[in-house]
Amino acid sequence: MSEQGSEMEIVHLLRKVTVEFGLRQAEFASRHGMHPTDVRALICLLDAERAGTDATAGWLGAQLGLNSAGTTAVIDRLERLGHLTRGRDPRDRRRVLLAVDPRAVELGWAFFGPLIENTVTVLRDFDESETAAVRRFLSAAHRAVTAIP
Amino acid sequence: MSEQGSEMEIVHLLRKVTVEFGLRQAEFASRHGMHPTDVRALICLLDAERAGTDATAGWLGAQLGLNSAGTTAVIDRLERLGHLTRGRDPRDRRRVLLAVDPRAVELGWAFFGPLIENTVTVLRDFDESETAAVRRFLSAAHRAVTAIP
DNA sequence: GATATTATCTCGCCGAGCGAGATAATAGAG
DNA sequence: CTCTATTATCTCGCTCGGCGAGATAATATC
Repeated sequence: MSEQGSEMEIVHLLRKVTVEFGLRQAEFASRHGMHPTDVRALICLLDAERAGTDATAGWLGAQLGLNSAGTTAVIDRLERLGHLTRGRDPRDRRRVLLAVDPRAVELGWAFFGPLIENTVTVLRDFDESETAAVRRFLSAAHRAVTAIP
Repeated sequence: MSEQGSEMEIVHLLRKVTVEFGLRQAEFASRHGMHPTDVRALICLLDAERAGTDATAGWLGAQLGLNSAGTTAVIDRLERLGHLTRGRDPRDRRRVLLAVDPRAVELGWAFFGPLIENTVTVLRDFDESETAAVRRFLSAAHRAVTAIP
């Protein structure tokens, strides 16, 4: 508990960023008639797309920590808003493959783009070792937060 | 949209940390019979304590983006669990001052302590300019995320 | 072909959070 | 010093996200 040194300051800073980012997501959500969970769902789906992974309903539910009923509800909402399309997997026709609509992506960029731009801009002034330090720190934080105790 | 360079990689890394951290909070919450909002409330209250700010009901609601009804509900839940005590402000007796119970703090440390330790440990190997870089990056990210468009 | 397994969906319920309005304390105008 | 406006919090009724349980449909196993 003894707050010693600037290390804790950095941790607090990181935590503040995560909290504030969560609020931004919520703001984006309500501004577009969605709920925070829906936004997190879209983010997961875009990550899957980028990684080339198949995004099924069950997979999405697991990512979001929802049960099947809740997962269906999220997908229903996103489909109703046109941000998403369901499609049966031809290989395994029990599975539902999810595809994000390009317009949903644009919507996200309109909101988060400037925010990302600002963050990226700072990095341009960083030299090699500085960006490496940031990357190293974030990787460590990610590992620390992902580890399952 | 043109994902160029390692800058975007860092942004994605940061986002992953925030998302994963959110899931940890949710896990901590359900493990102690709380909801994510309740945990965020406790975090806000501890931040206020650390900063020496008076934590009133209204202030908390603003931090969490809740309206007054929801704020009252959060405080009720936390009070019922014994994580919190209400007290009237003697200076302005309309205001309700909130105080976090020390045992709630311990509870949080038992869960998040190791996680924080791991993160801090990495920083110990960083030299002056590297920690400065991390701090500068996170400050920028915080500003970017806090700016109200 | 009968059965077990897997992936998703439907139904009924609980409770978090909202809007509207009540209550209580303080601040200001005259 | 009283009457009114303002501020801080709380109460009530409601909506809807998410859960548990169970239904349905497609696939895998024997």
